[in-house]
Amino acid sequence: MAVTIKDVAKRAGVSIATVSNVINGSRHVSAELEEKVRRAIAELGYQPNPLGRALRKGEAYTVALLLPDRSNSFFAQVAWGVEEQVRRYGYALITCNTDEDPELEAFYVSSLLNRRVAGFIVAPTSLGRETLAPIVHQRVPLVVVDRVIDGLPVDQVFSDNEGGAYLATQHLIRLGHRRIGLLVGISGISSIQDRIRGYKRAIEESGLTLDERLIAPGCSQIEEGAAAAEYLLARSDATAIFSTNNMMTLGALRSLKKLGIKCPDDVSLVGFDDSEWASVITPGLTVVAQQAYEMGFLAGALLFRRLTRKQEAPKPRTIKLRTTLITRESTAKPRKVSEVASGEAPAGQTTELGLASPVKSRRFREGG
Amino acid sequence: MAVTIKDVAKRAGVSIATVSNVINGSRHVSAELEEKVRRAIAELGYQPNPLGRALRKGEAYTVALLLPDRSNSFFAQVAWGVEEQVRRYGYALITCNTDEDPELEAFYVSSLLNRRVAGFIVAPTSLGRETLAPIVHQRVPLVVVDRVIDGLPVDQVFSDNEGGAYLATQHLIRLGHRRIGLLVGISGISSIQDRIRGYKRAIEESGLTLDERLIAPGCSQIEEGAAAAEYLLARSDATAIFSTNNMMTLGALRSLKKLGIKCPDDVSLVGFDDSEWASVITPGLTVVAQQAYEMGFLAGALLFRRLTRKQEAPKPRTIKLRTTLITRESTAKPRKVSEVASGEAPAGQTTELGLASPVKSRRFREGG
DNA sequence: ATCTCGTAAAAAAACGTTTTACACCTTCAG
DNA sequence: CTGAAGGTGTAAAACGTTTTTTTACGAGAT
Repeated sequence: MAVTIKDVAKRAGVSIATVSNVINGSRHVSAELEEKVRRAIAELGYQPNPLGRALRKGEAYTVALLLPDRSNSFFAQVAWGVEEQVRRYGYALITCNTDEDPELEAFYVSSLLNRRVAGFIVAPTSLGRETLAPIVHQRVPLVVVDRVIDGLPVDQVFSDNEGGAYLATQHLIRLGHRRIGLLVGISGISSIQDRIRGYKRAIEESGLTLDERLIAPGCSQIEEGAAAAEYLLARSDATAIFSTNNMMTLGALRSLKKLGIKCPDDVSLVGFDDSEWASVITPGLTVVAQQAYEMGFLAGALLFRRLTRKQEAPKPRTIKLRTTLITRESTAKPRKVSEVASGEAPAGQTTELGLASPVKSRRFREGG
Repeated sequence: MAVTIKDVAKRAGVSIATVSNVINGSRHVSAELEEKVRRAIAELGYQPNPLGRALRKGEAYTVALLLPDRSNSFFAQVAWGVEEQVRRYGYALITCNTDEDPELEAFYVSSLLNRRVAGFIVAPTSLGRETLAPIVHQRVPLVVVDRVIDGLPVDQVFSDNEGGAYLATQHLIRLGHRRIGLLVGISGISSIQDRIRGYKRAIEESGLTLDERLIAPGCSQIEEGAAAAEYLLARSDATAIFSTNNMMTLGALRSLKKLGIKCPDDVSLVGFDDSEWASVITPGLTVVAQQAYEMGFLAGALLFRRLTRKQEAPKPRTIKLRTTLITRESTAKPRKVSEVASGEAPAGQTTELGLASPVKSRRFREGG
C-alpha cells in the first residue's frame, strides 16, 4: 500500500541502507547518490514509517503527559504549552488524566513505559514518588511539573507557590482583614503545602495569631471547596477567604451565592490560578496567577533537551516560575466586625483582634 | 532488557508461535501447553511489546483525537468521555489541538495517518470536508463530533444545536424580549449554522421580525465575543443577547462589565454550553447545556465498534444528542424600552413591537 | 608488485511481534 | 490398507526500519 524505503531504494538504484543514511545523515553518502535518493523520495512522496523505526530504535517518537485533573483549566494551559513543544519536534503527545488517583497513575506509567514512549511530563498525584519510580529506574526522561517531588533527580518545573500565597495573604492583611480563612486543596502535594506555608508566613510576619480553625481542608474539587467554604463561613468569623485551588474557588463562589453572602462586602475572596472567567465575572476575582502555559512549554523544552542530546545526560534542573497577584474587585476592606454576615454569632472568637502588633501597622502604611 | 516473547517460549518449552497463539487466541492450543505458557508469562511478568505488534499488524493501538480549541471547556469534557473509552479498550490516546486552523488539521491528519493510528475522532474545522478526506480515503475509521459534515459516510455525534438555540430564543421571547441580539461563533461549521437557524426559527414562529443587524459575527474567541457584544450594545437596542459559543459568552460578560451594563436588569444573556463557573457566578448564567461528556463517550463507543468487529463494517450512524435549557438568573423580563441602557437612542428601531401575533401571545401563556 | 588502509556502498542482521506454510500425528472413510 | 481430512505444533517469513558486518575498490606505502 504505502511507499516504503525499499521502493525508494529501487527507484534510486541504491541499497536501502543508503536511503536510510541519507535520511538520517548517519553516514556520509556521495553527492551523486544522495541527489538520486532525494529525488526518488520526492517523486514517490515517501514518508518513513514510524512503526518500523520505533521497533528498531526501541522508541516510539512519542511523549506522555500525565495530568491529575481535566476539569481544571490550569492543567489545560499546561498541556497547551507542552503540545506546542511536542509539535515543534515532530513527536506525538499521549495525554492521560490520572484524576488524582495514584493507582491510575501507576497503571498509565506502566502501560506507557511498555509502549516505549520517549519521555514523560507528569504533574504527579500525592503518591508520585512511588508511582513515578519505574520511570526513573528505567532511565526514561521525566519532567515533573506543578508539584515538586523533593530529592528526585529529574527536571522539575513549578510555581513559586509560597510566594504567591504570601502575596495573597499579605494583600488581605493590608486591607485590614484579621481573620482570613484558608481553603486547602488536596493534601500531600507540594504546591498546596507551599501555599499553606506562604499563608502562615504572611500571617505570622504581620503579627497576627495563626488560628488552625481558619484552615479548612478539601480535595481540590468544587464540592469540597463549597463544603469547606460553608464550614468556614458558618463556624468562624472569617472576613476573607483565600482558596488555594482553582476548583475550590468555584466551590467557594457557590457557597457564597447559596448563603447569600456578598463579595466583597461581606467576605473578600482570593483564588489561586487565573481563568478566563475570573476577570469577567462580577465582582472580578482577585487571584494569584501562575504561568501555566510557560510551565508546560518549559517542561517540554527540558524534556527535549534530554531527548535530542543523547550523549551526555544534562544535570537535572529545577525551575521556579514567578507568581503574581492580580487585584480585582473581590477583595476589599472588611466591614466592622459586628456586621459580619455569619450564621453564628462570632462574639467570642474575635478576641485575637486585640493583638495587633507594630509590624502590622507598618505594613499597612506600605500597602496603601 | 525487557522480557520478550522469545523468553516466554524458551521458559515454557514451546515455540514463539504457540505463545502468540495463546495470547491472542488466534489458534487452538492444547490445554497442557496453554497452561505452561500462561505460567511462564506470569512468572516472567511478560507484557507484549506494542511496537512489534504494531509493525506486524500495520496498526499502532492508538486513537487520535483532534479538537479545535483547548481553552473551551466543552471540548475538555468531550475529551474526557473519549479518554474513558480509550482506556477501557487498552488503547492510547493522542490528543491534538487544531486551533480552528485547517492547515494544522491537515498536518495532524497526515502525520497521524503515517503513524498508523487505528482511528480518528475529530471535531473538524471549517474545512473539515477537505482535511479529513485522506482518512476516509484510506478507510481509517473516523468519528466526527460536534460539527456535522453532511454526506460524509462516517459515524457522527453532535448536539441538537438548532433545538437548543430555539429553546433559548423562545425563552427570551416568552420573557417579553423583542430585540434579541445573536453572537455568532465561527462561521462555516454546522453547529453554529444550526444555532443560527434555531434562533431564526424561534423569532419567525413568534411573529417577530428578523433583523439582521441584531446578528453579530465573531470567531469563537473571547475577544471577538467582546467586540461583537459591544457592537450590539452600542448600535442597537437589544434587550437580550444570545451567545452561540462558550468563549464568546465570556467576551459578552466582559463587555457588559466594561460598559457598566447590568445583567439581567439592563440586558438578559443566554450562553451556549454549561460550565463550572456558569452556575456559581452572579447572576447565574442561563445556558443551553450540551451533553459534552456523553458526546465523547459515544464517539468512542462508535469508533471501537468499528475497531473490534473487523469483519463487516457497520453502517455509519449519526447520533443527535439532546440539549437542554438551564434557566438561571441572567435572563429576566426586559425593562421598559425607554429605559434600555444603550449608547444610541433606540427610538426609531422599536416599531416592530407592534407586530405581536396571536401565536406569540399563546406561547406566553404556555411559558408561564 | 603486494600489502595496508580508508572510503563508500551493499548485504545482512536485528528489533518483537503475527501469520503463513509446512510437518507430524491421529482418525476415519473408502 | 490407503488416502484424505483435521488437529496441533514448529519453523520461517514478513512487517519497515536502523545498524552492523561484509564487500569492493582505489590510493599510497613498502
